[in-house]
Amino acid sequence: MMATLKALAEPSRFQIIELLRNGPRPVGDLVNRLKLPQPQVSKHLRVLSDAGLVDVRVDAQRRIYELRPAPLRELEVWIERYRSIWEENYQRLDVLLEEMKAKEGKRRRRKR
Amino acid sequence: MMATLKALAEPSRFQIIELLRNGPRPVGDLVNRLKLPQPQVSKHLRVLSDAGLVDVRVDAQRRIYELRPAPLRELEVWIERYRSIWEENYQRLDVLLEEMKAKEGKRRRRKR
DNA sequence: TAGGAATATTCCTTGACACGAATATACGTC
DNA sequence: GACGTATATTCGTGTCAAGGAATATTCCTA
Repeated sequence: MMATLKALAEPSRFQIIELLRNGPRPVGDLVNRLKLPQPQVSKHLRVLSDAGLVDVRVDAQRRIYELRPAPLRELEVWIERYRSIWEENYQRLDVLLEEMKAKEGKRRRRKR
Repeated sequence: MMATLKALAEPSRFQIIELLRNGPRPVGDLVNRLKLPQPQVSKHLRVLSDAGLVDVRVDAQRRIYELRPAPLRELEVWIERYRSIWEENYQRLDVLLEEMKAKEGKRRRRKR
């Protein structure tokens, strides 16, 4: 879970995952779309692989990377447990709207 | 979204979020449960706040921190878009099981 | 088997960030 | 107004991870 989050919390890797949502792709294809140097992409793929987020299939010189759904499923299951929170809050939407008006813009306060 | 992931991808902060799932808590309460030095907790709370994951309510000297559902909802919506992936795979569960047997333990390969 | 294509790995440098310790701020009470 | 409580901020330090450049590995083909 933490591994999944750490792996996703990086823009390039997040983008790779998004690209792989449309199906498996060889590294070169990812390099073209990401406009990143190839070694960089390979390193990110290594991290994603270590986190179990992708799988590799060898095809001659090429490596085809493929999404592995399990970790994302785990993440979804985790978030599901928070569903009650926002459902509860939606029931008092009126209250929330009031609070929003009052607190708007006060979340990021940097005194001084 | 990236801010949410980065904020969650840290064990202590993740734990704070989990604690806040049971309802709002003052900082001192979090300090007790996390067994972390108070300044550390405050700093993590600042990060969570900047990411929009929590809200603060002032109560005299105490600050009551509360979960903000919106970012988690966003995250869930994002993951939802991957649902087709694993549903599709579940349909060929037999294939997956074969592949698992073949690939088991080969994901983390460190040559040398 | 030499050469080229596709990908991975290493080394190095730099920046971000978590931590600890110390200090600052705000509020309530006597 | 002095003090205690609750919380936030600053500063310095060490660690880790991302980026760049160069190189290594693997496999295909002529």
